[in-house]
Amino acid sequence: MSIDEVARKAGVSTATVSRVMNGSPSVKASTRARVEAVISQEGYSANRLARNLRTAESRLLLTMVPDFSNPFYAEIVKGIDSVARKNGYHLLLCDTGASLTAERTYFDMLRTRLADGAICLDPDSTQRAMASETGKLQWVACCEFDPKGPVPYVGINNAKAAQDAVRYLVQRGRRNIAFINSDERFLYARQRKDGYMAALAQAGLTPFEGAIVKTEGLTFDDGRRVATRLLANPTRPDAIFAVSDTLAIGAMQALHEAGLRVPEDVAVIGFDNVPLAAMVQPALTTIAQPMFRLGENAALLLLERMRDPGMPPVGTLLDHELIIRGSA
Amino acid sequence: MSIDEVARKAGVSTATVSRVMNGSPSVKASTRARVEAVISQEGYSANRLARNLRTAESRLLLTMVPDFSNPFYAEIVKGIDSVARKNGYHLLLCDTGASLTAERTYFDMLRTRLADGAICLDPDSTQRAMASETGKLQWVACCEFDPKGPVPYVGINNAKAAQDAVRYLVQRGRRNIAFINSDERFLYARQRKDGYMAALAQAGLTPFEGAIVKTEGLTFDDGRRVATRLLANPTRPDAIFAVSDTLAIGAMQALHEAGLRVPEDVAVIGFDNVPLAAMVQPALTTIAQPMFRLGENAALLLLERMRDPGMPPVGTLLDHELIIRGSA
DNA sequence: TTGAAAGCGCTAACAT
DNA sequence: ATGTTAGCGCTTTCAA
Repeated sequence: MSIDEVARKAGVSTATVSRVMNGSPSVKASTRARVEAVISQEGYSANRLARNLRTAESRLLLTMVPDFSNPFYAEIVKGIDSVARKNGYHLLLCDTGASLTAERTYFDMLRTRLADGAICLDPDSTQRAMASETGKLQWVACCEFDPKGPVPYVGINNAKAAQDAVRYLVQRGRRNIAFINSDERFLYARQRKDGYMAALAQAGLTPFEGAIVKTEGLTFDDGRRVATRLLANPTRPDAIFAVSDTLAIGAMQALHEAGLRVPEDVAVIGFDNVPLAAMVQPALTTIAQPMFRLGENAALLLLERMRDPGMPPVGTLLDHELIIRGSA
Repeated sequence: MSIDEVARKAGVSTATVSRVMNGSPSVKASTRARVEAVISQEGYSANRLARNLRTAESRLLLTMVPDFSNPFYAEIVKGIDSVARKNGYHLLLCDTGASLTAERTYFDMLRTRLADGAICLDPDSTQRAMASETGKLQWVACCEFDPKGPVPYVGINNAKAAQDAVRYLVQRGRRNIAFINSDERFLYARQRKDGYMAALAQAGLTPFEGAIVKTEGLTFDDGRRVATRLLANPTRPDAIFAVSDTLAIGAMQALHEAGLRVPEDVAVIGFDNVPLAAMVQPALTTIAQPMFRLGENAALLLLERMRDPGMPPVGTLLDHELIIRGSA
């Protein structure tokens, strides 16, 4: 059933039906009623494929995340979805696995006009590659970004957050503070490392031999594996700061297996404050990121850009918070 | 830049450009080369809004989940996404919050042809309401379904799975087995309750007074709260079976707070086998659902239906598995 | 307040 | 092997 058929049945032109559908004020009440009657009786709803072509917009927002089974990203996506919906948009969700080729493919949705705009949560390193190719397509970065690039962003101050975490550890008397980092393709990994170093330096400390370890992924097993390795070190850490909660909890598991107590023997701090952090024993001390608001702000920022593409690109940093629980 | 412009620059007709873009074999190699040169040089990519209208398909799959920050659903969505992508489709992801009105709104995307098909993970009760309104639109159900309805589905045998869990508890000598259920709008909740009852009956047992409790949600706090209430009972349970891992872990927390040991005093079994289950202390014994494969199968089923709408609706049940860890 | 008609950018049937 | 052309179903000028 098409608009023409509705028009015919209501005895009006397609233009009038269109006006009714789009709430144009210039339709006589009686005409509107007649058209609406036909619409509801026939169960008509406009073909969006046609409308999209005509209006040159899809009202779809592309959202690219490295891994949407990571609860951290899931919560951000919820924030994005929330403002998208309120503004009549829907999400085209893409799991890129942080791969540049995947990202390039997905970006084509912007280029081909299937999406009106995009939000990218992929590593800043892959973003940089995209930024040069995107022309005047509208997109914003979330969590990962290039501070000096032309793409608007919202994130947090990772360096300061990490510094807060490590400073807290120092204040509690810890001296041998290990650092579990992940993939340094991510800006957050590099920045948090900076924060870790800065906090130590500020306390007149240097990382002990082998204090800094890296994982490929962000899983529990990654954390456990790397912490086990850490414990084989001549110097035993009296604290561990990990760049993600899951990693930290994996480390706690390794500690447990080694017969070490948390926090008595080794204090542990994570990052993100995903729900998981409150569920373990002892509950995890961590840096909370405002995940939902990060998503909301990114979506708001994108919508603004789409409305006014001329706007100079802005970068916003949201506040983090140290959540003190049992592990440190 | 449009197809006409490319055609003009390459000195061919739009039809030929279209043929090149779509890999038609009937284009002379030299012509193709010329067209491709212009395409890559101009960075042209076809407007999908126009193509969608013309071909009457969007190659978008609507995916409706009650809550995509629930890792259980997230993993299923990954399965869906995996087969969708392999077949040239992308996901329109909608978080319905299990609400019927939200679902209705999202379903409009099918009706208006923005999506070519849909996969629904919402409660069977809301699905039933939809089934009557959908006409010949293509959609399939995943996890939640109406066994006798006209909608194809893939899921697991929840009753049998629950029965397996409870039978195991009985075999280990537990007699006062409590059951933490969630929202009974969900088929899985009702079916797992049936399985729980069946296992008890089979062992000649009846639930003790107050053995069956319900939660509204599926969170850690819900589980903790309800387990605390459970422990205030005259009869203390010696085992708890919860319909979700998060609920079970919340219950373990309540047990811990009450000074009870898991599994010595109270054994605990969860459901789903989300990553979380392996991260807690003691690790959670649980029923594993093949989440990723559930998603894959649902997507495959949908694609099949879209190809051949005449096919009689089929229902597939995938295998579950009892994963024995430390908690029971 | 309404209608006629152009046209969004593509694909595909048909003609050559 | 290639071109011509109709038309997908809408929205939106323009005219009445």
